Amino acid sequence: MPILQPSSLHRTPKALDYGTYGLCTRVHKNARSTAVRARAGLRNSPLPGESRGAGAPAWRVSTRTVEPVKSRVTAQHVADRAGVSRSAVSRCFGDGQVSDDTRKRIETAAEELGYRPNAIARSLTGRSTGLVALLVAEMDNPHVDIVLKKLLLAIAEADKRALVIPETPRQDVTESTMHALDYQVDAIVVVGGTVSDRVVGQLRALDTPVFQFGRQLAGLGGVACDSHLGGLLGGQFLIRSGRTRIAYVTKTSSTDSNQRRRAGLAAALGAAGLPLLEELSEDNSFEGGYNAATRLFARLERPDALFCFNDMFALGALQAASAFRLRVPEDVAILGFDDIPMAAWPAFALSTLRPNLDAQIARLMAMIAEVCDGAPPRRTVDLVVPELVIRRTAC
Amino acid sequence: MPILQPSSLHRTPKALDYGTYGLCTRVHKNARSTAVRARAGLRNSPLPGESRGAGAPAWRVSTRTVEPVKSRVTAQHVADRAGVSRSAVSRCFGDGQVSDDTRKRIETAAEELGYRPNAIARSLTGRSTGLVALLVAEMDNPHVDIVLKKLLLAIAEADKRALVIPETPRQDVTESTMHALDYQVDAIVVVGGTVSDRVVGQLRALDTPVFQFGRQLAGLGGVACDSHLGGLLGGQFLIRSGRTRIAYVTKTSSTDSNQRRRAGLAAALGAAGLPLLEELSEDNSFEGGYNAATRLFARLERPDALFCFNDMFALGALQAASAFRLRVPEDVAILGFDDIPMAAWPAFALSTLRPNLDAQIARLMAMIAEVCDGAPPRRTVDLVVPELVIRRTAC
DNA sequence: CTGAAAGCGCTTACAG
DNA sequence: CTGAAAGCGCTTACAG
Repeated sequence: MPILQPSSLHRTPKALDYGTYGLCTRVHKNARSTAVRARAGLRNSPLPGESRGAGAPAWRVSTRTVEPVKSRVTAQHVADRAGVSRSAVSRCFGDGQVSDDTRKRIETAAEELGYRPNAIARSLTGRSTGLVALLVAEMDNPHVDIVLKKLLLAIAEADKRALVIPETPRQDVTESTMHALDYQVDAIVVVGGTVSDRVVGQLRALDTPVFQFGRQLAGLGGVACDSHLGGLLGGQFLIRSGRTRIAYVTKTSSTDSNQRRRAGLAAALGAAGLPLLEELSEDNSFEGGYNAATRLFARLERPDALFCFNDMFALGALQAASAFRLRVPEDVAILGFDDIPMAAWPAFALSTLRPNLDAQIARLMAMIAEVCDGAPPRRTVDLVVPELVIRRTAC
Repeated sequence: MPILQPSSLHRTPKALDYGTYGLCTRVHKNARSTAVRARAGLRNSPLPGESRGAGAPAWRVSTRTVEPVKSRVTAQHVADRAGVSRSAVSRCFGDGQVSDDTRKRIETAAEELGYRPNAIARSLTGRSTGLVALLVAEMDNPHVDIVLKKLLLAIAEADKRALVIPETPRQDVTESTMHALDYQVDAIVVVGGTVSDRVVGQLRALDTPVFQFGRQLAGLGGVACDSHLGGLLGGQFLIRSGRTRIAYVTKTSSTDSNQRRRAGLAAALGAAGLPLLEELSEDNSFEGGYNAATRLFARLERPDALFCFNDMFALGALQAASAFRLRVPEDVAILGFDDIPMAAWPAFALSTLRPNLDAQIARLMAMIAEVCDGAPPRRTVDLVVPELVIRRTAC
């Protein structure tokens, strides 16, 4: 056995740990209270890692100075040093009542020892874990990237921790969810629209609150952009700008949001007595948008406006227009959805619908806060109104 | 008190829980062993949520059928139902020795009850938590997005869970790290180059293994793209293609990788006896690249090649070239770094250096697996050779 | 306000 | 192989 180093300590077998470092081994449960320890002469015990109690420090086997161990400082260490009970330390770091004097001594001791309550142990007692699971399904969608990023930030700001569980080729979302539940998360957020209804149904049966982000499944609480309204607003805008042959570039995997956007557009067109042209993007990406737009532009009666399911499609369509030497927006207007950062780049200046993510996330965090406070989880979806962002490609 | 529902159960106060549902209240610790329970007539106890033991089911206060409670099934429930001890159940789900017969009965009982070991409780005993903390500093960098996404996938594939801790405006990385440590994570990965050396120094003092991704700080284990080699390869390539006035578009926040890329380029240019032009991007984005390139193109002696710190800069530079009506690559070659997905888009066809992320992540995951197996954490950085991807903008 | 005790759900020597 | 017991680090009624 080489000389023990702080960094190797925490993986040393338990018994050796105690033996080598001479930490007090408990005789029996709860025998480690202040009174008992005081009787044994352990009051105001030294820093963990230093010798404690009577007898030669067994661990000082070499002349090398062993630095104080940084972690594994428990509430008991702090209690010993402050001359109080473990309960007092717990109350001090929790929301219990502690006298000013006690608090001060505990805080000093904790500071000196570098104590931080073990979140894992803390949550075992039935309190919340402070963990929010993010189930992310569409990892290839840049808009989901942004949503994920913003959610991570919001969760950190809310002083919670995000457990991110992606849908992998090997594991579907159901299995992933079960993994999340193993950690007793306070809430689960399903991000991305591709999770199947069957899976969401299973989720709903759990006793952990589940929320959906970006979809509108009945009976499950969450937030979403009002996709129908977005489709309607976009359609009306294109109609007002004089377009008459409006095509919708739709997605292969027919998600909730896609259907709603299309329905909103169809409503606007129907009201104006205009037909709804349509083209399917076989691939959920820039490439797919490019190909779909290419097919549209090759039609005998070319559309004069493309309303794309999302910005990536729209950027692909923009590229296709350029390949056809079509002027945008003169020959063809192109409208996206999502307002990804790229949409604002001067190279594209894409007109689009902005889902107002910050508002959505604020609502979601409020819902999470509610269930953390003990309220039953919401069963309704808050819809957030999207905003029409007019840039160059449609105006 | 309204009728109890499964979904409200887990937030009901503990005592009420037991009382209302008639679950066995422990008389004293460890008195709940099979033998004791058998004596009390509790062997092969029913599903949790159903009545257990003798006496009228106290919870059946309404005619409404209460469905079996889905969670809060503990090892004890399974043990009772299978007629074995809690230890046996633990061994069955851990890596202990169990006879075939016992295993079968436990698995059946677990299946029927929907039991899953509580990861939180499990990790308290000193085993690993299965949690890997990802400290993400540069949340605005699309390349970091991709790294994060790939890391999430890799961690899930390795059957671990990712605790993502972003650097927020409110919390710096040190504080975030402390939060991560509260959860006893198995390892911490610092993603992104902007974490200050001071902070990384503090991290190193912890007893939780820390790895760096994408930077090369001495003494701290991790993986990174060989930025110096990348700079050298890119420089040599531009020189071979006949460029003589080569400019480096550099970053304001002077990270490790930036300095190394620049040094590699400088080495290549020095060997060829060529000068190193330089321009600073004030903003770490497309916009910044655009502006820096604009200043370069406005110089009296315009550079004939731009080597950009990253692809975003290069895309901005591309846009600037178009604004100056410069032909790419005839008038000016543009070379990026990172090979973000957009670089491959036909609209850009950006030549760039690909960091070989998959190789980096595979190495990192191997390092993490090592420390999970009890090995001391590596203190060296594995460098992965970047690959020159030649598309249209430099060839 | 404070401490002793019991408990959270698990694992792991220990002794058969 | 198996069970009884002790323990992980915390919290929370309970009784002063």
